[in-house]
Amino acid sequence: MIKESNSSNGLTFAEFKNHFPYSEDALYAVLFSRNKELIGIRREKFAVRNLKKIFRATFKLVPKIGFQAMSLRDLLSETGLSMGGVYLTITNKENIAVIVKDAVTLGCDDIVRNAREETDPGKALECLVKGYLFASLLLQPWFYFLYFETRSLPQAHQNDSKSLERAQATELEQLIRELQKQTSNGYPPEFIATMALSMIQERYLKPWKYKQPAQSVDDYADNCLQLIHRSFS
Amino acid sequence: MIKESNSSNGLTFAEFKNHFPYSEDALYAVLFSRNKELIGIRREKFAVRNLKKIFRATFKLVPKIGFQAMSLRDLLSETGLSMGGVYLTITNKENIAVIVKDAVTLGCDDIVRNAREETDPGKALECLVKGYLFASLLLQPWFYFLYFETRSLPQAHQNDSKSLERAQATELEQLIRELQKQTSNGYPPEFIATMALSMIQERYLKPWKYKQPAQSVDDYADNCLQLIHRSFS
DNA sequence: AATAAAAACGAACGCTCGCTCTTTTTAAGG
DNA sequence: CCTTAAAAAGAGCGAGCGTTCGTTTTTATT
Repeated sequence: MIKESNSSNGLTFAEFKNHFPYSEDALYAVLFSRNKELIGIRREKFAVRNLKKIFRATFKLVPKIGFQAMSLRDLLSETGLSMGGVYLTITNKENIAVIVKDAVTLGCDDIVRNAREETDPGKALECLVKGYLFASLLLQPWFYFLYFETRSLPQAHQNDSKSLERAQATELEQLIRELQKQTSNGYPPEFIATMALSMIQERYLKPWKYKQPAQSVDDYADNCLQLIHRSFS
Repeated sequence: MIKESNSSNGLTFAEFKNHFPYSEDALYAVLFSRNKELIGIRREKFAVRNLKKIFRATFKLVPKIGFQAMSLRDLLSETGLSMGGVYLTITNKENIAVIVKDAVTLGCDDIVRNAREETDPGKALECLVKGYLFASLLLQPWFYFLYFETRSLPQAHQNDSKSLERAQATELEQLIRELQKQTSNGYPPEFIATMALSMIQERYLKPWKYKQPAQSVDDYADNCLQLIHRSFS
């Protein structure tokens, strides 16, 4: 099998992780300042501590039973907080979902911003695919939650969530179209963009398949990129 | 772009649809006889009529608000049935989800059985990919529901649901491995199988993207198969 | 037309839900 | 150490949930 130009090497997951700006506490601090109007607590220190407890508990319970089926009393016993503490933090139950949407939005915007700084379209594509793949793994519970619980959001936020995915697809499609022009031509660009996106989502939607060492994320990323590049010829 | 061996032509969606054994009423009749112990009504005629109302309503409401958030009173006003009528039909709410799982199981088993009758692995692969793609579109609300609402099932049925997906992946993987042996070698077979599966799921999970004429299912199927075959060299 | 079985009805039940609100505890600045 | 504002506590509330069950209506058979 002949190695194609852009495959292998380049940015690794380990490197990406080192430069990733949203460690757990840092993320909660940012979410606190971005969502002050949804959060009753005024001092960052307490807000971060409670948010951490609430979202950890949510991400433990929701994949098993779903967000609607998770009661606030489930959340209390999982977090150790009281009703008053939880309500002071998040104001109401659906704000949990709203804040998750905000976190994912934050992550996605960063990825696109980075990719747009690359002028070479091949590099930009790599940056976008790896950025989305790696970031969605580092923020796996958040991406997973938003995908499965979009229907639990108020309508306006549901629309935001759908736009978010469309924006990613469009971004990919444009780069692929540009790269395709340079060669003969291959598959419809939207088909390849769709493939790339669903391969990325596969990874954060079915975490149990990738828990074991199995295939590393870096190999996975390389295979995806190779598949894309090969589709051009 | 050079046309590959197994691309284009072969079984079309229209042909598949004509031979598909589960028209709406036929499907409910089969589900009735497969799930007699979950269903309180004894005469097929009434069972089919009520099941049809209940599942149509479910598939209208659930994609918007989720299964847990759909109350039985929502279901009553959407179906026009009474509380007694609904409970006589399905015994309890979670049986709606259990019967959906059974319907999807039925569909998947058929596909695998058909594909296994093909001796040529190339033909078998085509049969499996198209069978799964086309069947999951004809039964779209059922497949969609099971994917998003597996967490609403009792544990034993959740396990069934997960096995179902694994079985499809394994079936694909075996064929791909066999076909790969005949050429040099390419990507890991499980990677290609995963790609095929997620491209199929993409179609029934995001129906709004494919409502418009846009790209026909047949072209989509051909592109998928071509991508697979090209990965061998 | 009479009868018995099946299906449909819908008010009522007990329970759990998300949320509020009064009270108590904690934290931080002077 | 006192003060005061922020945070935490948790009993209690009304609404709405899934489910039950005594009754009525429909269906099929004689």
